Amino acid sequence: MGVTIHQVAEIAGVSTCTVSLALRNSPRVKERTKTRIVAVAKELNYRPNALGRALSLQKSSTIGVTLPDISNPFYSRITQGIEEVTSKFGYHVILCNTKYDLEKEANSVHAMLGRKIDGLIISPVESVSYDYLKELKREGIPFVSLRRLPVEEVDYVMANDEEAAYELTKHLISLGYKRIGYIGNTKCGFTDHDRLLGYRRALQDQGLTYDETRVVETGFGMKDGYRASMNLLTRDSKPRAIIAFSDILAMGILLAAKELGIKVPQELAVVGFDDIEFSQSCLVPLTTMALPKYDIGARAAGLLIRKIEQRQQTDAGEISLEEVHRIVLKCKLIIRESCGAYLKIKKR
Amino acid sequence: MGVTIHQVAEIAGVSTCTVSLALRNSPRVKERTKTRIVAVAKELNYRPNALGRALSLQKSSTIGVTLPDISNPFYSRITQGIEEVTSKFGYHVILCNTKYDLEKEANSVHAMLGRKIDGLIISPVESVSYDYLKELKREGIPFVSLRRLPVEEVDYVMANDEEAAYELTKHLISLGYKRIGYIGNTKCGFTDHDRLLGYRRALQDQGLTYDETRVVETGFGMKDGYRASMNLLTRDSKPRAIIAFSDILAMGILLAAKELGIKVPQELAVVGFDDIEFSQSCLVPLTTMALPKYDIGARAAGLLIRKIEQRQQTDAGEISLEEVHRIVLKCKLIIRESCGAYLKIKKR
DNA sequence: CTGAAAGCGCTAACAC
DNA sequence: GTGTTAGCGCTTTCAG
Repeated sequence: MGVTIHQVAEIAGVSTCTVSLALRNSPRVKERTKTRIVAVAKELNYRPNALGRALSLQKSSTIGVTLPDISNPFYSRITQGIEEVTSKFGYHVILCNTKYDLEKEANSVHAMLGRKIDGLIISPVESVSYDYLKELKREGIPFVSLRRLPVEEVDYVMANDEEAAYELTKHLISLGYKRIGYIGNTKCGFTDHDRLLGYRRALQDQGLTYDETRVVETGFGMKDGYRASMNLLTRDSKPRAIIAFSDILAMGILLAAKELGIKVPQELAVVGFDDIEFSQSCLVPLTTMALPKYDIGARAAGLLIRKIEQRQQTDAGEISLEEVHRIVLKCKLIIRESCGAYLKIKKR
Repeated sequence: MGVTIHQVAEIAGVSTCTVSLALRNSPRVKERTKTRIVAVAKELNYRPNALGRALSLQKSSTIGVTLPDISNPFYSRITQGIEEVTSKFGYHVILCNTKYDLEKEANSVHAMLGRKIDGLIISPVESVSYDYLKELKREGIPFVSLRRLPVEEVDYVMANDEEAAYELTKHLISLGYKRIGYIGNTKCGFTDHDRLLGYRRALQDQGLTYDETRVVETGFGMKDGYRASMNLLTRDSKPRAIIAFSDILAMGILLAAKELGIKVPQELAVVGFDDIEFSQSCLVPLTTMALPKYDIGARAAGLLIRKIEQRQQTDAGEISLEEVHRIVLKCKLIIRESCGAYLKIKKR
């Protein structure tokens, strides 16, 4: 159907080999024939078949990216970081949504492997085994996780979740809140776990007791935040402040509070993580721990590409003593209205 | 590196051909050898190389999707619709972000063609020529646009923008507003154009004069909405209501109004298009014209796949008299707080 | 019911 | 400088 290298070769009166070289601007072919070939190729509207190329080269110049949900602005921002650097290095990206579903995740990974991706960036859903990741390791496919994992020797790029949660909690405590709840997202494995740890450590460091009845684990959507906070806010001893695992969950809390006639931040402080764009323009602009989303993506992509290309060097068969790369990035507290900090300042 | 069909064949003691057939469960191969082959394949963890397959079959089972910005929840919802149906029919999706940039768009399309996508779904950015779309037509690549275009015989799936804008405007007029502004997005070609037409027609039908100084064209981001409305709202005769091309622009308006101390909806009504998830939880929950985002994606994908597969039938060389498909879907008005409808009701 | 051989489009040794 | 040849992994006639 399409025009192939053969037709270009024939019309230009050379061999396919020469065309191939000429179009990649090899010094091995004379300038004059090169320009002729380029002209013919353009004339015919020739577009090299990436499939054939990949098959021959044993390299697709494609990396796979597997995320829970690209429609979540948090992940789409990460994706931007990834695309920025992959495209700079001449790689393409195949995206997969797992919808926080373990089976879908495994399927996606397998599908991508079948398409001969050169490497993979993955934000794995909580799982007991992480089997397919072990499989990746065994098969020597370079990959980078966006989460810390209970699997040995996995490279990852992530935020310092424990520390960030610690600071966020401390911020609330410093504003005078004592009954502080936490709404987490079970699907997010260690990320949630680490934040919970930071939250707990901050409470204890500041002489407050950790009360596990004030912790509720839920899903990832706004509705989940709504439901979980409804649970928390309709009790006798309801929290005076709530930390949400994400801004999206926090927005769900805002919705619930509104419905219950609870004023934020006057009667309830709400804070989240992520700092997605909409956090500035939601019902009550959110105080949030901003994650370096773009950088997470960019660094992960950079690391992955480095791994891919160094593997191609070491192709001799010797397995290089692989070092494990762990990149942990800092977060930044963004103070807006929902935590009540501005209220306190006014009062004084 | 990976395990190939040859190794499976060798170990199972058959030819590659038989393996190929067996794994696709052809009746041409005996049950017993079939099970043996399947066992070996599983044992070796064999995964067919999609590249080889595509090359041989002249069909990649991949469709390209080119959108301005996947981090925009509007487009990510469309993407969900697309993925739902493509995966049902065994197609994969390659996504490209054009960032509303014409050159990037053209490049993406070419890159995808090089990867031998079987078809393309595209939401084209405003352009004078739409050259590469004509190219697609010429080369016979099936594609579906998500916008009406000034190019002949292009299949598309879209919302009834003119009608929807008409209704939305009428809604505002029915609430008693007279000075109604419009903030548009130039990048969106006919979509913006059609909505402007509907807006205008509604004004005139209701006996109001169309005042072009109340129309300002801008970009697609929240900041653009902010800036454009700042312009509109700091004039002597500022509008009493504003229609934004999208909810994201509308959120920018809310931000500007807040900064200016203008109360929404008491002093300014704001409405948008799209109904993204965050529209319910933004500063003032938005009244908006909900687009059937998911359906747009799903229908586009369905149409495209039909085109792809019927083209494969007609492969004999005869060009079937192609009919042009134009699918126009209805929108739905979602009334929340930002238009002030509830205020009016309370007053009565 | 199974195998041999050719070919999809491209690249890379190795000749000339 | 350029061409020949083989091969990447898979499918598919066409024979057996």
